[in-house]
Amino acid sequence: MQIKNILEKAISDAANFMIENGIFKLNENDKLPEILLEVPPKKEFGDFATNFAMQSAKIFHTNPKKIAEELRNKIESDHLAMKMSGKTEWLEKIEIAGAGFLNFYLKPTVIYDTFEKIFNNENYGQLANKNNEKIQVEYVSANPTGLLHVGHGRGAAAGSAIVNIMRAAGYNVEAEYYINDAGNQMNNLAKSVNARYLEHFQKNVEFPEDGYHAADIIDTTERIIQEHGDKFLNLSEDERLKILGDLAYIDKMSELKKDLANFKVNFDVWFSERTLHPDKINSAIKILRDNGTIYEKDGALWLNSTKYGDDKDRVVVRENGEPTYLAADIAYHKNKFERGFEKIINIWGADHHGYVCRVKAAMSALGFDAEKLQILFLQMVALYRGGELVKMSKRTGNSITLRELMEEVGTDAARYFFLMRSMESQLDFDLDLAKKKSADNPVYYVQYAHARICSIFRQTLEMKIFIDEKPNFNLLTHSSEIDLINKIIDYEDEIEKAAQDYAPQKMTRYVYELAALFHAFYRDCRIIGVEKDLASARLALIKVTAHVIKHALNLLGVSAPESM
RNA sequence: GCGUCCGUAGCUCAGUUGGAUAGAGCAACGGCCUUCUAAGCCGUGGGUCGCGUGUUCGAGUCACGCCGGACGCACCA
Repeated sequence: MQIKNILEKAISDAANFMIENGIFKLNENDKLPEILLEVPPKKEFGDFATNFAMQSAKIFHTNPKKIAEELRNKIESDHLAMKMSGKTEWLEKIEIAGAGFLNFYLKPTVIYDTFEKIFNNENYGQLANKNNEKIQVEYVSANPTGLLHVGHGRGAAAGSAIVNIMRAAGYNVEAEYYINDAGNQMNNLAKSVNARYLEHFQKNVEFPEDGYHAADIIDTTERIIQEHGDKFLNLSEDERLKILGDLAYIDKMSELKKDLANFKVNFDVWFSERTLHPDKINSAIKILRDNGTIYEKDGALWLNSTKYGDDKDRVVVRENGEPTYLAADIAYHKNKFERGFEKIINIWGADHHGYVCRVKAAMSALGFDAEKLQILFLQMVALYRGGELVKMSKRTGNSITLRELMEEVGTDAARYFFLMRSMESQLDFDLDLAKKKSADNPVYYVQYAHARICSIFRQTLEMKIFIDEKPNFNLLTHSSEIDLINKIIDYEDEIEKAAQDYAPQKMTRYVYELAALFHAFYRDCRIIGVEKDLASARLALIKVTAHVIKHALNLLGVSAPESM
């Protein structure tokens, strides 16, 4: 933010002055600490604060309060000189507090100037492009063998929100879905559908041991029968398995894409595991065999991952010649690196954490910088209904699917709830609460703020109260107005932080706090019935507020209704 | 047994590279609608930040050790 830049420069100028004039001594190897400006926890501590004096106490060998005093004097005299030379002043005062905090109190005009720029920026919340480095985020990547369940839902919400937030922060992000369409689970899908198919026509069949029991397999089978009837009955078992497997795969993928689209989740690339078999897998294995990372033992091929800190070596190709999942994953990640991403982010369920070491080991062994691969973990979701834990299991078919969740609580509430907590916390999802269309439900609280603003605009439009071309923001002096303005000024920093930490819950929190400040403003400051210039300035303020609420909700994939 | 994550108010959770008197929501209690949506606002009570030791000007935050919970530890994915 612009204000921060002014402050940072003032502080670093002052610090450098101290060093150049020998007031503080800096040893050869010492470096000035980063100047960190934060909005203090309490209003009494000013508009911005820095702990710079405390941080630099060590290298200056001086106590923090003394440093703080010197800095304050220098910054104030610099500011005075600036003022005398006719430049606009920005500093009200600096106070030293606590163990050596510098608390800055700014001239209100600085805030108004900044806010005016925001008001005139239709794209506020979209930061400038960082550079052209491509970043990939891969998430969900559920097997196309059943419906998405709530755990996938959390991953889908988190991944899509992270992608949205990173794009808003100016990163060049590509969202990818890895389709596990090879291997055992696809055979099991074929066998399961085959069994249901024969069952449908009253053939006596035993349901496969590793089959998928869930009801959606029957749905898939019924759709296939509706289109193709009984014409596969007379095929040989192998032929029937093949064709039913293919048809089921197509059906499952289309169901999956439908659910994700309904959940406001979109991918740029759908990457099929099949494209890795067998050539890309074989060539990756060959490289690793040639450089000694893969060796043969007991008729199988093993990755020497213990060399990279793993508990044990891992099988890459089974005794029977079939590659393991890891083999495909090595080829897949090799492919990712070859596509030139500067950063590769995977979002995995926490139950896969044991997998990181071996994949990174393989990437290092292939000569890639494994640091570029970053794996984010998503802890488990526990559903509660009526205070009771709802167990979920894809195998038995007793799971709650994402589809059911969307139907039960709505997309907005589902996404918002998934994004309220940090990813590494286990999530207790209270279905009853999410379903409530009441104030207990935080998603409505935020949406209501937006709807309220829209309602005001509907009425002011009718009453011909408009926003002036150049509203006089100096009129916004009420503390509720100042608080709201400050929060809005903070927005792009919040996006930056949320993007850097891959932390959508920061955005959720921000938009909630923004809504709370708007509701307080609504209580204190009327628009209809006040003097014209003030009404105009306030309308401008809530226009920007609505823009930011909508923008932030958008990043979360939650709608911003105009009336509720 | 080993590994990853978590442990903060009665409940669900925030807590910004270590910083000021640890914060929200829900639940409880008490107020506020003839004025832009009360799906809102204001107030009150509520804490051994799991326990212990260490690192330092300063620890909810970092390190180590315990205790408790979730998840993982396949030639499954």
